Parts: sequence; structure tokens; C-alpha cells
Amino acid sequence: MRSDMGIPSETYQLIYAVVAQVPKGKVATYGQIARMAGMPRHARLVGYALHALAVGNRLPWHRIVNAKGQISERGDAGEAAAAQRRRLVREGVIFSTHNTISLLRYQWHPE
DNA sequence: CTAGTGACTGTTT
DNA sequence: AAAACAGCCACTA
Repeated sequence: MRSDMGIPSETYQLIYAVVAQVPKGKVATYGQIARMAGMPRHARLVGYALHALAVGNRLPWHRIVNAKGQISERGDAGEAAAAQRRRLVREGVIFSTHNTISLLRYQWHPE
């Protein structure tokens, strides 16, 4: 455990704040979240931050997908990815074959 | 301090 | 079209 385990870095908080703004039925890419958080090209950090996220949080982490419009796997049995897909479908997102969604249709466009 | 790793992405082979 | 490369940086050991 980190010595400051209960106090995530500001970078993470910033990422979480942006993720929390993604509306239901829409999705955002890691790079997009990074850019909106004021750190373009830090897409990997977004993924790392989400991975570090504790289970049971209220964040819509399932609305974050990669630039290909697909769910990134974690090296698990793919169950986490399946759960994410299930959540998105429940919000009305349509998955075409090979677990791909249309970013042109579902990507979040903030004002 | 160094080295390895990773829910990524755009560019170049 | 598919694979490799490069960049970016927090976190762990």
C-alpha cells in the first residue's frame, strides 16, 4: 500500500473528474480523457488510473474504450471486459461483430 | 537514483 | 492491411 493510499494524486483526481462527466449512452477514448484533463498524449496514464481504481466506485469507467472503439483487455480471462460490454449495452450502446462499437455514433462530444 | 511495466495512440515500416 | 516503433509518464521494486 502507498503511504498516501487514501489520497490519490491530483493527476488521478483530474482524470476521474473528467471520466465522471461522460454522459450515459456515450463513450470516450483514453486519449480523449487525457486531452480533456489537460494532458494530451498521456492516454496510458488514464488507463493506469482506471486500473488503480477500486472496485465499487461510482465512476462510469465502463464508458472508456480505446481508440479503435473496442474494450481494452486487462490480461484477465476477459471477464472484466465482458462486464464492461454488458454495462454499455444496458445503456443502449450497440456492439457490432467482434465487440466493436461505432465511435462516430457514440463518442462523447463535450461542449 | 535506475529499470521494468502498462485499461494508449499516432506515425512509420 | 498488419505489425513495429516511438512517445509519454505514474507507479513498483
